Amino acid sequence: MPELPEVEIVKRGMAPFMEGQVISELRLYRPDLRFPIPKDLPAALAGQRVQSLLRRGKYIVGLAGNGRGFVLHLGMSGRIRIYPPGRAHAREKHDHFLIVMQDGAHIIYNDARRFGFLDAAEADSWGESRHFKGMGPEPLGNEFGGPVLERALAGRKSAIKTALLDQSVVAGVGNIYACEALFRAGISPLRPAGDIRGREASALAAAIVSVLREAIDAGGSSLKDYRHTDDGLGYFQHHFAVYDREGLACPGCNCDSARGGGIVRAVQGGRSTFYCKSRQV
DNA sequence: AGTGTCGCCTGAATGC
DNA sequence: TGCATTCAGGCGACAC
Repeated sequence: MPELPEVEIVKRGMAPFMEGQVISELRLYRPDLRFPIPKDLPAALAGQRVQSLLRRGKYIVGLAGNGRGFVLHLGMSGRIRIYPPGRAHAREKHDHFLIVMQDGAHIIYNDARRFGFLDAAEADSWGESRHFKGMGPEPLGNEFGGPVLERALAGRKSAIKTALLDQSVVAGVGNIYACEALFRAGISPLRPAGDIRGREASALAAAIVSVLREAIDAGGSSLKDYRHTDDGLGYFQHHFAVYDREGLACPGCNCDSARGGGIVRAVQGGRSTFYCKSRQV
């Protein structure tokens, strides 16, 4: 389930093969993923040099020299495989499109659940497109911090955990890192979002930044090896303090799971939340 | 505008 | 063993 760190790692893995390189062909194996893929996208990208590859929230954006570009979202199960020039490979189950670079590199999108999507972008206005209009601040950007987060949460009555999943509050945070950041900040996921102010907003903003940065660092260390495997980019081993650790001991305090403490699971908005009742208040 | 619910989709895990 | 059910979840459509 790629969130900001996983998407960042995927983008970093793709960049050396795409940035400054020319796309020979975008080959679609099916006309749609979650949404239809624009019919003119292959023609718009063919023969174009990729000027830049960037990430915004959980999206990857590629911009070409002719002013056109693409937007890629990995959904829940989207993966990218990259084959350097000259390396043979076979099409695999759930491969949905292939980008052939002029130098012979192949970049393949695989997505069992097809919750991901590929869309067209305009280089000079992609930020105003429907995917990005209304998207909240980049948590790893310079402007992000306690005051920005507090403003985004002001007046919201929904639980802070649910609010963090709202991409208009902060971009790129998903279920895993929302849980981890709240744990790190010592804030209960059940608290009303609008109540998180001042010192707590600053602590939460700092926790979001640190948990995302550490995850990127952990993934970055695995990047150097990906060319030697057939594993998709972006799914790396990372240690979580609370996520998917129901019933296990809390790593932040000595609450005893044998006496009803430890990590508990709740459901908010239909999604699992993991937290420590002792440490997160 | 904020909030809550549903559906998309398949594989893994679980239940009988 | 095998078949059926449940669960996972980002996002957009939709209702209120």
